Amino acid sequence: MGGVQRAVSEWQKLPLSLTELCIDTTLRCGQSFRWRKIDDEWHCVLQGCIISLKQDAAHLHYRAIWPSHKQKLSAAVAPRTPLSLTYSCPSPRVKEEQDDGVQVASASVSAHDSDVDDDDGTARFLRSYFALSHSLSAMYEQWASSDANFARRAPAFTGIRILNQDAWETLVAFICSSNNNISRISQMVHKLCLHYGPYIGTVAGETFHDFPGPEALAGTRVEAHLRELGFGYRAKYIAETARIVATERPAGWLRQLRNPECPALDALGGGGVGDAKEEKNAEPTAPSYRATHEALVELSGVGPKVSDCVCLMGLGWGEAVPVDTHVWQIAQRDYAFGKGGKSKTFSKATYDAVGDHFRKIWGPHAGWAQSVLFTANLKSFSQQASGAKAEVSSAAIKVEEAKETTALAGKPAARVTKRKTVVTEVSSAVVKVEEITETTALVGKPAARVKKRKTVVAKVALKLEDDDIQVAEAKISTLRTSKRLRTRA
DNA sequence: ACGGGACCTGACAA
DNA sequence: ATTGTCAGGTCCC
Repeated sequence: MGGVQRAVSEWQKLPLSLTELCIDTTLRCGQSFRWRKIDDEWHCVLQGCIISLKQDAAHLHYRAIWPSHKQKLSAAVAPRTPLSLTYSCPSPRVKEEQDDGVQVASASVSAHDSDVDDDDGTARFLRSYFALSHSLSAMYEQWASSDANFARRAPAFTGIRILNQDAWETLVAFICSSNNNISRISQMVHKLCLHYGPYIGTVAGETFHDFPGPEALAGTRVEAHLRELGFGYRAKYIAETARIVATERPAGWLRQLRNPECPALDALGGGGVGDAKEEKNAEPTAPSYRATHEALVELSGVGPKVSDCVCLMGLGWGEAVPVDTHVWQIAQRDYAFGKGGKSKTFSKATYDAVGDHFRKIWGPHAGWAQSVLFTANLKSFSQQASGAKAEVSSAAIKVEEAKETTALAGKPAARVTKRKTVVTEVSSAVVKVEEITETTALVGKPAARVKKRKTVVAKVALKLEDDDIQVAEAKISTLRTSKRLRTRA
């Protein structure tokens, strides 16, 4: 540790249960589109640092990797105007090779790291990013107690939190999300970082860039370039919104739209990084969810749904309920929406009605609860639902067996029954349960015994219906009944 | 105000 | 293989 300054911190850990936070779900359920999982570790650039995470049952393990010129990077949002369409990695940078295959962009000017040991800063940042001050299990209980449907769906999807993300990044990411799928949204957000964001470092051979600021995306050629990159009609929205935010709104405009009860993301460097240059503009309107929602809708490509996503995940308004196709489906299927003659089709009035309903039954963090049901409804997570339910189902079968065995045990030991259950997954929706029973009967004289072996195979098909597992078939067939075997001692 | 299309693209199922 | 549908919607008429 002598000569070369390292910008990679050691792994640290934060005590945290999986019911309070499950990163495997939270980082994949369509809130952030930027986290990448490599060999059981999650990585993402936040505030100019590469944050790495892994989790076990008791702890969230984390480490931060930052370039020594991080201060400069986080302050320099502006000077990124791509002149070349194929601009990607700024090459003329010194890279420091680390032991574990980690490279970090390093400005040759300062070979001096400020805060390698400052991991409290990272911990504070993570508590803020994951909004850990709220007890998630307590909130789940509250939502479940006031809503039977939530109580039914949520047990298979614990640990889903709303991330406290950067507002600008959230805004752009969800402009990309319109009429789109998570896979492609992630690709698009990645392209934005790659082509317009500053290079931060390399982990396991993969390069990591930060998310570009509004100024970087406000150029006149951005729209055409983004179209070439496959953004489709969203290219115009992004360029327009970037221009508006960069030039037609006061500095710190987005920050002023935050929920005051949910403080802004803590600075990673332990303070001093954020430029406290705004805040002087007198904003007479008291910040509120409604006002924030209206202000965002003014932007290009931002309708009510995208606005609510930014309110919820980027600005700390927990009551914001983004109503998308999934939530609309849920509202119709589980909350009797669209049944009455009025709101059969989906209108703005319907949108507001759905949100109001969920705010009414779930309370001030309705958006958090929405995220749980949304995730449970995602196709990419349906296997998790069926898998969990199959487990529950097979557990129930085993309980039945145990009861039977207990009943037998009470009798004088005329026979001994041994049972075994084999559960095999046929598909994501169908599970085969084989029950093998061996009965050994003891008859006659002590010396002689009759052994009767019977094998019963029970096939239980579990069908996925409305995302709900039901036992569609419980057929018991005797495959083989062996003859009596007479043995002698 | 309300209803209906168009809109880029790519993955995935018939 | 081609075609159709769907994906965390928004804009415009």
